[in-house]
Amino acid sequence: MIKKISIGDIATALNISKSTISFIINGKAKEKRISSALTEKVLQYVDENGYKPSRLAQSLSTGKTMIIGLMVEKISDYFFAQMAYHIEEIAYQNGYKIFYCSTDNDPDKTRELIQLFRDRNVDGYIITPPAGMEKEIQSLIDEGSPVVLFDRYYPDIESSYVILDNFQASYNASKYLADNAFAHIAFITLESDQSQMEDRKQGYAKAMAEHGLEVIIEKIPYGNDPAQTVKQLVRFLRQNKRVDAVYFATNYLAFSGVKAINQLGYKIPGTMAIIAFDDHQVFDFYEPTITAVAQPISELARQSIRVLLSMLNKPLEERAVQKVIVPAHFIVRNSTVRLL
Amino acid sequence: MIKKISIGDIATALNISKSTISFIINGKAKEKRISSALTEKVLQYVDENGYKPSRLAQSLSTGKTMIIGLMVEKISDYFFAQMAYHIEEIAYQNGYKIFYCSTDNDPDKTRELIQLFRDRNVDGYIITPPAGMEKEIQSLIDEGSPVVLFDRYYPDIESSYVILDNFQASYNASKYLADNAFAHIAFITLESDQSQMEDRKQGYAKAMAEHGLEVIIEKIPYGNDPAQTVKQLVRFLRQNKRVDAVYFATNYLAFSGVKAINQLGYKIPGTMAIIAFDDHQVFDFYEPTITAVAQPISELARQSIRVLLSMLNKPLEERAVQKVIVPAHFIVRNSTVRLL
DNA sequence: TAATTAAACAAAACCAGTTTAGCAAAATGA
DNA sequence: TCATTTTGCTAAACTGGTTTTGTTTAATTA
Repeated sequence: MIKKISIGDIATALNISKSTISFIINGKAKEKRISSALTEKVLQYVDENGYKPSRLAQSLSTGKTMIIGLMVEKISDYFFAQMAYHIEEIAYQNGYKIFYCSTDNDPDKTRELIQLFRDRNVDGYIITPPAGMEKEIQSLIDEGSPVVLFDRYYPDIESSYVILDNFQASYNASKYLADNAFAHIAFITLESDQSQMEDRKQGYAKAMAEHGLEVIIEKIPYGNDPAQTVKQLVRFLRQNKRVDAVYFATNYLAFSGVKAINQLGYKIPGTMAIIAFDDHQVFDFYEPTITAVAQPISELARQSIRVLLSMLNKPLEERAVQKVIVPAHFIVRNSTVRLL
Repeated sequence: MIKKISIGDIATALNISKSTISFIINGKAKEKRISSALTEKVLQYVDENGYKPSRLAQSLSTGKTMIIGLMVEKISDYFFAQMAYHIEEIAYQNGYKIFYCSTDNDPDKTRELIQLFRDRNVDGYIITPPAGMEKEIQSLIDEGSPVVLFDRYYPDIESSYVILDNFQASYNASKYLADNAFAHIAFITLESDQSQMEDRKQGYAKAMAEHGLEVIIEKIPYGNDPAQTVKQLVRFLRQNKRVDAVYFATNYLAFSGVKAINQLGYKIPGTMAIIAFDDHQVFDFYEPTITAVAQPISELARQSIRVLLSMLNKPLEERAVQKVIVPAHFIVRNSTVRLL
C-alpha cells in the first residue's frame, strides 16, 4: 500500500514552497521567473518519484474537472455506442474525459442524471434529450454550463445542437419508393413526440403528397416489447393488404417488421419492399440486404464534440449558439428491388 | 449565473461553525449532541437554499469518490453494453456512479485508462482485462484498490473475478452437435490467448475427443475486418468440404460465418448446422434462427458488482478474494436442426 | 459547595492543490 | 551612491468540505 506523494511532500523534501513547485509543474517557470537550476531540480524530483498532482485537488481549486457529461438515450444501442466511442476519442485528444450514461428516454431518470452530472461538476454536456426536458436544459444553460443537444433539439430553446437532417433524409427515402412505382407505402413509427421522429414523419408525408399517394401510418408504443411489436405489425399488414412497401422510422422497428413480414409469408423483395431509417450492421448481411437511411455517425460525433469544445474554450460572453444539421446517406440495397 | 452556495456561506449566514453544519447534514446531529432546535434550523436553511455539498471537496477530504471504474472490451458491443447497463443500475442503488470506457483489447490503451482511473481516484474497478495486463492489475491490487476481473481472468493472479463457465458451456454446445450425429464439426475461433477463448477451445476439444471426432480448428486474426473474415472462412470451408457443422467462438464470427456459408450456397440447416457462442438479438429473428450459447448477462453483472461492493464495504484486511463462475444457457434454435 | 461530568457548539487542522500578494537580494540606472 | 527595477522565490489565502480537539456553560454528583 504505497501512499501517494503530494506537492507538500515535495516542498518539504526540497525545502522550497508549494507555490514554486506548482508553477514549475504547470509550465509557468519562466513566466514566474523561477531559475532554471531549481526548475530542473524539481522536475527531476517529480520524475524520479512519479509525482502526479491530485485531480481532485486541482479541480477543487480551479473549478474545472476536465470531464464532459455525455447523456445518450441508450448506450447499448449501436448508434449511440458508436457516437460515444467517437466523441470519447476526440475528447481524450483534448484532455477531456467522458462521463457517460443512458437516459432510457425517461424524464425522471434524466433529471436525476443531470443533477448527478451537476454534482460531479462536469465542465460541459452533450445530451440526447427526452421530450419535456426543456426546463432542465434551460437551467443548465442559465447556469453558464456549455450544453450541446444532439440527435434531437427543442425548437423553443436557444441552445447549440447537432442533428441529422431527418426531414430531408426521410423525404428522400420515401420519394425513392414512390419513384420506383410502389403505390401503397406505409410508414411505421413510434408514438413519440421527439423532434427527430416528427421530422421523419413530415418528410414521408411530403413525399406522399407530392406523388398523390395515400398516407398510411402505424404507430408503435414507445418501449414496446419486440414480440408485441411483431404482433401489432402482423395485424396491421393483414388489415392493409394493399401495402407494397414499408418504411420503418427506426432500425429496431425494421427488425420486428421483417419478422412480421416473414410470418405472413410475404417475400422481400417481391411482395414487399422495405426501408429502415438508421442503418445497422445486420442490414448488410441479412438476406436480402436491407435498404437504409444511414446516419453519418462519426461526422455527427465530430461535430458534437467540436461545438462543445469551442464553447469550453471560450469565456461565457463569447460563446455563440451553434446549430449544425448534418445530411444523411441513403444506402440502396436489395430490399427495395423492383421485381419484374 | 447563480453561484453555488457553500458550507461556509451557511456558516456565515447562520453565524455558526462549518463543523456543526457538516455534522447535521451527515446525520450525526444526535451523535455529536447538536440541539434539535439548531438541527432544524440548519436543515431548513439547507432545504430552502438548495444547498448540496460539493462532491469534489467531499472526495478530497474523505478520500472517497463514490465512483467505480468499469473497463470493458468494447462498449458498443451488445454484451458489454448490457453488462454496463446492469452494473450501473445496481451501482446507482448503492450510491456509486460508474465511469466506463472501452479497452478495445489494446494493452497500451488499457494502461492509459487504468492510469486515468487512478488519477480520477475511482474507489474500485471492474475490468475485462486484455491479455498481458498482469503487472498493472497486480499493482492495482497491491495499492489496496478493490478489483474485480470479469469475463476473463489471470490464472496467476490472486484477484476476485466473475466469469462464465466457458469450458462447460462450450463442451455442452459441442457435445450437442456430436450427439446429433454431426460428424465433422469445425470450431472457428480467434487468434487470442485470452482465458475465455482458451476455455471455449478446450470444451470443444473435450467433446470431440469423447466422441472420437476430428478436431478442426480455424483461427481468425483478432480485430480482423469482417469482409476479410468472410473471405478466410469461404476459403476454409472450400478446403474442408466434409465439415457439416460449424461452431463459432463468438457471435460476430458467426455473422461472418453465415455470410460465408450463404456465399457458398450451402443451406442452414441442411448442408450445414451452426452454433454461436454468445447470443445476440439478431439470432432470434434471422432465418433460420440460430442456436447459441447465451451468457446470463444480468446474472454476470449482478455478481460482478456484488463482489466489488462487498470489497468496498470492508476494510482492506477483511477483504476476501471471491471467484465466481456462472453457468451459461444453451438455446436451441433452427440452425442445428437435423434434416432427414 | 466544590468537583465532575455532560451538553452544545466552535476552532483549527487537514485533504492537495492554485493563485495573489509580497519580500529580500541583486542588478541596473541616474 | 542612492533610488529603482528586476530576479527569484515564499507566505498566505482560497477552493469546500471532514474530523479531531477545545472551550464554555449547565447539570450532576459527592
